[in-house]
Amino acid sequence: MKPKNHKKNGKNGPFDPQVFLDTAGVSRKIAEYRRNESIYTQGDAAESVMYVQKGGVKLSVVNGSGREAVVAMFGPTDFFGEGCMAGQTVRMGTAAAVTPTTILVIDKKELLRVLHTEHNLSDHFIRYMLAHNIRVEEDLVDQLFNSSEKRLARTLLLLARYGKQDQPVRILPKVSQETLASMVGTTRSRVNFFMNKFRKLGFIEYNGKITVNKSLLTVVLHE
Amino acid sequence: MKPKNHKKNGKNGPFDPQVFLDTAGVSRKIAEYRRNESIYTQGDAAESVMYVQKGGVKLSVVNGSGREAVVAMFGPTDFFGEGCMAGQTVRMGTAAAVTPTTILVIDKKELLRVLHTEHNLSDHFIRYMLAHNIRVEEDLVDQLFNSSEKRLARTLLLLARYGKQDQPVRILPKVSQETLASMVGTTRSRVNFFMNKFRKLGFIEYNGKITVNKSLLTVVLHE
DNA sequence: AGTGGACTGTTCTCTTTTGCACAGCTTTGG
DNA sequence: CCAAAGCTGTGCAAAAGAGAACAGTCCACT
Repeated sequence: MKPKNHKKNGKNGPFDPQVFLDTAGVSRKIAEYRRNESIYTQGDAAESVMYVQKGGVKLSVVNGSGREAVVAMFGPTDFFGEGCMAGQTVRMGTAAAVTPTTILVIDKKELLRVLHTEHNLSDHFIRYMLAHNIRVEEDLVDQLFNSSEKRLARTLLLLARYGKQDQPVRILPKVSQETLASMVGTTRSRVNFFMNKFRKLGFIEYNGKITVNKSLLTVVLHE
Repeated sequence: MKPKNHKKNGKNGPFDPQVFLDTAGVSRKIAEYRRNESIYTQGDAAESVMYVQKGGVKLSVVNGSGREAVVAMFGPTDFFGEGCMAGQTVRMGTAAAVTPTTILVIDKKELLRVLHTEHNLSDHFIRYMLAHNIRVEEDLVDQLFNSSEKRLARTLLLLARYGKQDQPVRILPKVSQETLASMVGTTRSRVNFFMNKFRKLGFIEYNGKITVNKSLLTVVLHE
């Protein structure tokens, strides 16, 4: 019983896990979330893998002292919560929608089973994991090397990419300085300090929305 | 032409990619490295994936200013250098043997091909990637939350695990304070400061070798 | 329109971290 | 056996960052 959705999942088209899982008969369900709504919470039992269809998701972790760090952001075609497939029985962080979001929820055991039998899906999943891995390693290297000023610059550039491509300027969703601080791994007063510095230098503008001048801000990364 | 090495690669035994790749007819070669010998260098063309059979490998990255950070350590059964499978054309870091090491070098294209056709191998590889991912994310969270003192404590504990299991004390390979600094993401003077502090408190001992009192040092992690 | 809540701009103090410098100890290689 | 190179133990001044506090602004909701 081969999947017949060649249009979507053929060699040259975009691969769509949903279409695929449909035809492979995998139990999955679709969930909708409003802005700021929680998808799962740190400590919950972990039995499913999430696939983002629409919207955006913020994955954060809190430590013993209640401090929060944003570990990753996810957008359409991203998987997350896949730690459960490697034996994690509880969620290591909290996932929340940052915009109205549609999630495909896939049972962990079923996904493992299908990954074993279906080549196209496992190829796709491996590609995703490899790419995700590279991204997390870049974040780690960034933390190891750079000052909070550079990390903030990099974070802003990554968020800007969320919007569109590489025109000189870009707008990005409403993100508070508090949130930026927990993405960068510093305090809000630092973020505020650098945001104003960047603004004075014309690297960014902001009133309610933030506008990033990519080419100018990139300079910060290279000293 | 199914692989027949059930003993090694069956459901219950340990999965050995080498045995597997042999039977799957994948071009791979075995390379030996002496202590400190370079396996590949940041900027090299990236066309193969490494599998550690024996020994230990240190993966480090240098930034524009020549500062070095150790991003990961690998031991037997670990893969590394797999970034090339996700489109990285050059090595993003430098890999070097920390002890005499035996590496299975697998051509990237061939591995991709075999991952597509061979379920057991792709299952194994996915498991490895998931686990590795978790580890890197933990490192990132550690960097985001913790002071260099805690990070050093954690690094020492991870290195100690390298030796054996969870007896109160453990020895680990010769690692200079300089190297520790680049693993923790701080300076040697900081490392020196904390090492002496830990020693005074009896958390560790050292003359030439370092001995870690796991249970005591663990306390540092929880304040 | 008025109130409470969330976010920003700003300032100040206290800690941590860096970056250097230099002296003593070991190890390594001739 | 000696010299050079590499580590370690210090100490210290300067920079970066944390943390807390408080007033002002903007919004949403009643």
